[in-house]
Amino acid sequence: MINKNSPIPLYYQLEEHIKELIEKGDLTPGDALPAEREYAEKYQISRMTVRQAFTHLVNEGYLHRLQGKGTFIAERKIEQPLQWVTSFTEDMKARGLEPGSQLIHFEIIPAASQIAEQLAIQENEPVYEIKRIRLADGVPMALETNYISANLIQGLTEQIVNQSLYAHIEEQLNFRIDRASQVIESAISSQVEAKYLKINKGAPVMLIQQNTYLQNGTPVEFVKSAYRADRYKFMIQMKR
Amino acid sequence: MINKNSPIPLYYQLEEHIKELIEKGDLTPGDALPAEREYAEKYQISRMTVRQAFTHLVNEGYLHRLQGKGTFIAERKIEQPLQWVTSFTEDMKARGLEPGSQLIHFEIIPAASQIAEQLAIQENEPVYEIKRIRLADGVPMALETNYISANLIQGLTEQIVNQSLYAHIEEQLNFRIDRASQVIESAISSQVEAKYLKINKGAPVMLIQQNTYLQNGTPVEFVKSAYRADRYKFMIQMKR
DNA sequence: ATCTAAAATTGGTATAGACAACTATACTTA
DNA sequence: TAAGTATAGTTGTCTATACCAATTTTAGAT
Repeated sequence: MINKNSPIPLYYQLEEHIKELIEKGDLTPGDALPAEREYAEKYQISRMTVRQAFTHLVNEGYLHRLQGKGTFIAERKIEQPLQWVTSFTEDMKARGLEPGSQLIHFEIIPAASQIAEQLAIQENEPVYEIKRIRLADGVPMALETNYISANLIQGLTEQIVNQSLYAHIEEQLNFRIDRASQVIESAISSQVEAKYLKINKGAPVMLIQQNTYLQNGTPVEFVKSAYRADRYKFMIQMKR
Repeated sequence: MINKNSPIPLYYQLEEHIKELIEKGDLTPGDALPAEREYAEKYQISRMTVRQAFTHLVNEGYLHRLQGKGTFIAERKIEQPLQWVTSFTEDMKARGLEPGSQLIHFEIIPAASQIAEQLAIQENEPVYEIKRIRLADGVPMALETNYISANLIQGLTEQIVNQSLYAHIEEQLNFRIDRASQVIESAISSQVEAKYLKINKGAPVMLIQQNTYLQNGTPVEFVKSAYRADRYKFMIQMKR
């Protein structure tokens, strides 16, 4: 399992070995790993070397340690989902709700100044404007408007939007979405929002603006959403 | 700079020291740090201990290493990791506003069921209830109520709270705050909130609940805040 | 002045051992 | 029975040392 004559560092060999055990299912979340000293003894390597491997796996989220108790396989479920929740669909699924969508309109318009700025394009360049009611278990949850540069993402259709916009951008166009930023604020619903969300005008809503970027920093999408405050809470986990 | 008699781990002291140098601007992106062996010599600690500090800062994105060349301050790209914005004070400073605080009350009360649940203690166990108006450039920004187990964090005083609660917990009590989760929702201000925030009853507010945990998973603090929607936006960056 | 080889410097890997902090369990004692 | 105590096992911190690998600097030869 561990080859001392290999040029591959021992700590790395051990890392790969443990990852394999996890992926094969020999170790499942919650299981305790053998103690550091046990590994050191078993493979005749130093405990510090074992620790180096463990530490790296902890940083990558595979393991977590409890002083005095042991080292355990991490629950991937709780830590992961909140990291990348830029898609309404995934967000709802993670909450155990059935996501739905109702297209209000889909057209190409000249970019207004605010939109152009967010997408880093010139004013009046063509952009897709896609407005949808987002449903959770069939009930209106949010009113969402996407803006996407028509020059950057070409050939978008209603059908693609109804399936998976992100998958199309990443797989068909071979772009890689890398990061997103969100600005969240609280407000009172407008007439339009109230109508689509089936709430009273003046009821509280949560406004979320999202910018999505490719790996090279190019803005790929700008989204404005209004969520029903009575049905939606935004959740985020931070770790240092 | 490095205190060998302190209960705070040496590597952690060094980490904080280096972070400070970066934040003060003594070290700027691209600068080379003194070599590991130099730090070890200077502070009379082992090189491995210096490496432990460096490694952690590399993982957090503060530094990057190049074998044979040195260790450098990382470029603060847009892709800086999820920021650790659990403190009102730091949040406001990052926004270029002057944070202030006005203590409304500070007392030890028996934990109500909701509070007990969040702090993972028994109902009616003693908890500190600390209610403050948070100011930004002198104007009310939020009404914040902290709940902290009095059995876990002992000897809290008004003075400590007015200075830095987190610093006290970490440095004096040698606890390590490790992660936090926040739940954000939109609502209409209550009578009490309106009064303290100097807004009209019924004006929109953003409610933020925060749980803070130690490294071993123990809940250390539960905070309920009501932010003025007309003055506060919540911002978050995500990267994958 | 230029090239080359050696030395110095830097981070990377690895060892062996010590003690501290924490947890769980078995045992003792009041 | 309940509470305290001893003990063994775990991860956490830290030291001192050694050698390897990549890079830069220096000294020397041409």
